[in-house]
Amino acid sequence: MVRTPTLNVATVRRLKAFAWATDRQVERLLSHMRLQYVEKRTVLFNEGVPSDSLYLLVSGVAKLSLRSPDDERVLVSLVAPGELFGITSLMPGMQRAFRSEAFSDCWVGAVRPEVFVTTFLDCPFAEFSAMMEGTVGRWFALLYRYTHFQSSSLRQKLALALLELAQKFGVRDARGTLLILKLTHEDLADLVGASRQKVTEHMKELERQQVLLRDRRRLIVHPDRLRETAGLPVEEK
Amino acid sequence: MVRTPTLNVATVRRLKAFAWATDRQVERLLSHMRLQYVEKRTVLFNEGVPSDSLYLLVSGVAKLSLRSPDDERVLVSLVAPGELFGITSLMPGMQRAFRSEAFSDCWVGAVRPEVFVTTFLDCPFAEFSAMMEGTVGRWFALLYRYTHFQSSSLRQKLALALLELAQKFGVRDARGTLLILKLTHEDLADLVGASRQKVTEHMKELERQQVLLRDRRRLIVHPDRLRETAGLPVEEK
DNA sequence: GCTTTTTTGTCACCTGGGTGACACATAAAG
DNA sequence: CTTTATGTGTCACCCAGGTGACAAAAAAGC
Repeated sequence: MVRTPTLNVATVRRLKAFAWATDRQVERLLSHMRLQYVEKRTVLFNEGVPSDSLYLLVSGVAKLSLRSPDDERVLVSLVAPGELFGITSLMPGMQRAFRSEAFSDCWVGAVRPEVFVTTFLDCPFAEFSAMMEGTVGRWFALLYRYTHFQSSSLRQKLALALLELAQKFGVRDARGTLLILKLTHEDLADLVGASRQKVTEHMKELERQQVLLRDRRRLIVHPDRLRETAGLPVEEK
Repeated sequence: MVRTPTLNVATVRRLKAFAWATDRQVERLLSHMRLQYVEKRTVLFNEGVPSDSLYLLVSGVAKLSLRSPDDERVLVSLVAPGELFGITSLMPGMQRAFRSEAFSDCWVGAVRPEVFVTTFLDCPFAEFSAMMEGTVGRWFALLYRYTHFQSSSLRQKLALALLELAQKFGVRDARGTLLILKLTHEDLADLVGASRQKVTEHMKELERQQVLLRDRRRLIVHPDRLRETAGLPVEEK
C-alpha cells in the first residue's frame, strides 16, 4: 500500500521552483492540483499529443524520451523531484515534444497551465503564452533538432538542418523552396557537427537523388523529400 | 553608404513575433529600441558575458555559435529577420549561452528586457523572469548539454551527462557527490546516444582514473574531475 | 537459500565519418 | 580581364565507436 505524500505549503515552498512564491500563491496552486501516483514504466504522456497539463514531480524520477526514426529511444532527460515538466503546455497549441514516463514510482501533481500562470503572474494566460511562444519558442525548435540529431546519421542530420533552414529562410519557388542564404558546405558542416568533406559528399548525393538542387550558390530544397530522408513522418496538409 | 531602415509600427507588426501585439505596445517598444548596424563577422556578444539586452533582428542574418573545448566552433543556429534573440536576458542573472555575430551585414534593434516584458505583459519583470527561470530554465540546461555534445567524444559526453545528473540528483558525500539514482549503463548509453558496450568501457576507465567510483549500483562522482574530462573550464568558487 | 533475470565486462570485427592532400571551379578584388 | 582567395569535389587512409557474442557478476523472484 502506498501512502499519499502530504503536500502542504511548507513542503512546496522548500522546492527551488517555488522559493520565490508567496504562501497564498502556493496555497492556491495546491488547491487546483490533482495529485496522482504513477507506477514505474507508466507513460504519462506521449510525444505528439496536445499538451493540456503542467506537471510537478513530487517524488520519484520521471523520464523524458523520444523515439527516433530507426526506433532507437533517446533518453532526453531525467526529471528530479521538485521540477516542473510538460512545459509545452505553456505555449499555445503546442504538442508534447517528448514522451514522459515514470522512471521509478512517482507522485506527480498536475495543474492546468492557465491556473499556474494566473496564480503566479496575474496577467492573462493568452498573453503570457504568446510571449513565451515568441521568445523561447525557437529554443524548442533547436532542442528538437539536437535531440533528433542524437541517433541520426550524417545524411539525416543534414536533412534535419536543411529543413529547419527552409522554415526560417525559405521562400516558395517553382522548383521547390529556395533558401535566401548563401551557405558554404563548411557552414553546414559546423551546423551538423561534421567535416566539410563529408558534407560535400552527402550534398552531392542529395542532389543526385533530387532532394535538393543548386542554382549558383543558392539552394533549392524539397521539404517533403527532406523530411523523408530525415526519417520524419511526412506531414500531411 | 548604408541606409537606415524605417522601423515603423506597421513594419514591426508584420513580423510574426509581434503579430499578436497592439499598435500602442509596438509603438512603446520602438521608442525604447536602439537600432544599430552590425557589419558581417562583427561579434554582438560573447558566450559567458552577462546578458542585459534583448535583440530583434531587423534585417540580415545573425549567427549563434559556441566554441568547444577542442576549439572547434559549433554553429548552433542562424537567426532570421524578425526573430528575437539573446533570450537569456529574460532570465535573472543568466549569462549568454552562445556567442552571437553577424553572419551577413545586419540591422539589429536592442531593448532592455524589462522594457520588453512590461510593454507586452503588464506584470513586474522580476516576477516574469523568475517564472521563466522556474519553467524553461531547465530546457536551457538541456540545450546546453546537447550543443556541447556536438563536438565531443564519448568520454566527454559521458562526463557532461554525469555532471548534469550530479546537479539534479547529487548529494554531497564524504567521497564526492552521490547520485541518488540507480542507473544502468544502458540508461547512460541512451542518454549520450552511444552503445551500451562502449559506455561500460568508458565507465571502467573513468573509475580507474578516479573520476568516479561505484558503491553497489550507486555512483559517486567527482564534479571537478568530471568537468575537467568534459573539457569545461573548471569552476572556481 | 536457490533460480531466473538483469546487468556488467570484454572480446574480435566492421563501418561511418574524420583527416590530409590536391585539382578544379567559382567568386572577389584589383 | 587578371589575379587571388574561397569554395567544391574526390581521393586514400585511419580511428572512434557500433555490433554481436558470450561469460561472469549482481539483483530480483520465489
